Amino acid sequence: MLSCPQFSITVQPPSSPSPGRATEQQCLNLLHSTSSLPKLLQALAFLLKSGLHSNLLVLTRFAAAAGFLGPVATATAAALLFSPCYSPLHLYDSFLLNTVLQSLSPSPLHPLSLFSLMLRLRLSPNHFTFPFLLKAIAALPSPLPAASLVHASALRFGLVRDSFVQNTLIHAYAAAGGVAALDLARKVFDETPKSSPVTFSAMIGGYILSGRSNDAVALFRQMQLTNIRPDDVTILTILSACVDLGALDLTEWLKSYIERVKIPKSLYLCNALVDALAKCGDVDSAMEVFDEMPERNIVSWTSVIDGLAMHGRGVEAVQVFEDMKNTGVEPDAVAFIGVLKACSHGGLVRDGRRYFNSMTREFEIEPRIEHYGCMVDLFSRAGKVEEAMEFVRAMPIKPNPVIWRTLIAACRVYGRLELGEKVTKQLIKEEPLYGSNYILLSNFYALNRRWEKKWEIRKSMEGQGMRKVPGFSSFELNGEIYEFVAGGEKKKLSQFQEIYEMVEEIAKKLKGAGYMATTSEILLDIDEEDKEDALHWHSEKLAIAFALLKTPPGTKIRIVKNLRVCGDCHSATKFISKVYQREIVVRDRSRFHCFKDGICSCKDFW
DNA sequence: GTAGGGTTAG
Repeated sequence: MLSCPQFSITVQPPSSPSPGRATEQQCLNLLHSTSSLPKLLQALAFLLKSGLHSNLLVLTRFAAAAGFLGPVATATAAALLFSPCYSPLHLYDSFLLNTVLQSLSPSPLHPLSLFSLMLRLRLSPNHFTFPFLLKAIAALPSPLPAASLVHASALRFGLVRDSFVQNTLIHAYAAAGGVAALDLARKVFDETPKSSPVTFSAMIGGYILSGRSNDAVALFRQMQLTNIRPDDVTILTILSACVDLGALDLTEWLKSYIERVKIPKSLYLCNALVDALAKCGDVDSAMEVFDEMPERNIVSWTSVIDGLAMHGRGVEAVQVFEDMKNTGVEPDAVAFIGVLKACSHGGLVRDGRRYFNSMTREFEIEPRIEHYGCMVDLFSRAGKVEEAMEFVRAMPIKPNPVIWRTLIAACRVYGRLELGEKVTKQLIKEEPLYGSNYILLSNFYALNRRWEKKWEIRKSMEGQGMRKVPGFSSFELNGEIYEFVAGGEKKKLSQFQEIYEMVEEIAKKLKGAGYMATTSEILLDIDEEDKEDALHWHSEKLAIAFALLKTPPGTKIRIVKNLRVCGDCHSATKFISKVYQREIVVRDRSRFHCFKDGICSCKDFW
């Protein structure tokens, strides 16, 4: 038997039945026209007064109507349906409970409560029950236990081969996230006899939700080998994996696929495409798609603004923001994040300040921590470290670690070592369990040449089993994503020897061209074992070396990184772009860097 | 009466 949380809802008992009773038809008509909670409550009163609360058809219609109106209405319906003072439980059928289940998410009722009621009443769940049930379960905060219980139950009722059940089961496991749940999802997926785009989308979406975009793309490739065609939802889903990975080739393929097989270009799909193109590095193509959209909403505009911002094209982003306002689209909080980011990455301090002030003055949008973060970044990037500090002090909300890290980066770039050290210590006090914070501090020690201090930190981190977030870079070649990690992992790559030699060759050529390692960022206390962590072997350099080897001369190279570009990689890449006559586009944690002829589009502020 | 989906500071 299922165990589950109990629900308790009370309603007033009905007043004595009034003489003039409404007919069933009248009640159904009223429910049919229900479009708001007050109307539903009116219908409820009507229903009670007429003594129709034990009419199964009316109750079912009532539950369905409530489901349209959201959680409060669902709770109201549940109150009537399950209140002890009515309990016409002997009347209930599977259809009614299915209808309630269908309207459950989100709701204060646990789906398993209803399911167990159903079983208690000896009502057989049918092939409608499980999809409804699993959909509601997928919306729970931690769906895994409920999902496996229901999975077992579906098996018992012999309904696990139903494709709707399978798809929702995959979705529910995927929504749970984590290795174990994803394995369970995959198991159901693999056992599905008749897959459809829905099956694939559910599984692909699961990988993406768990941050495994590589697996998502791999599965998408596998799908292409079948005769199941990706549909609009599959495309929308896989596009977010493209964003994650910066997979431009795949994004462009999807764009032409949409045209070729005439996938309906919904607003959502176009928005996702614009966003993916921009975030994968082709903001001009993103703008073309945007220009051709028959209708646009705030998301479409924000995607373009944000895309331009990431490319440092602040002036254009600001122009698009103004165009948006002129078109009559009111900016929202997210659009402001976009335009503030544009100002910060484009060095437009005055505009940024103006937009920030306009949020409250013109649009009555209360700035959130993200907006304050943008302002701190705006001042920091522009080298106005004092102003950034002052801004943080005057903030009405408590600064969070992101804000501190923004300041710390500014202190490092602008050589404010003492201040940087102080702020880093403050950060560590607030976030003592995050390994990378200690690395920040140890870097300040290194910059000050206080090696003992630096080693102390490294040792204590090791003692506590702490690690920094490992840096990695990736490069897309013939639709395949190659990942590079600094240090030990790289040996896994079969072409390692080749890359190793290429890195050496690059180093030689750069030296010849006058490149010197950025000593302020080399933490030169490296001992023998640690050699592989040296700047030479940063994942980004490995990826570039690989790209130079594998692509024809003159073609553009696109690299994606998970961290910010370090100072030395940045200057080395500038040299490489010149020496090898290659345009190199690097997407890092915060923006795009386009290296060409020895110059970077970020103008060395990042 | 049934399934899979979307922009957010570093």
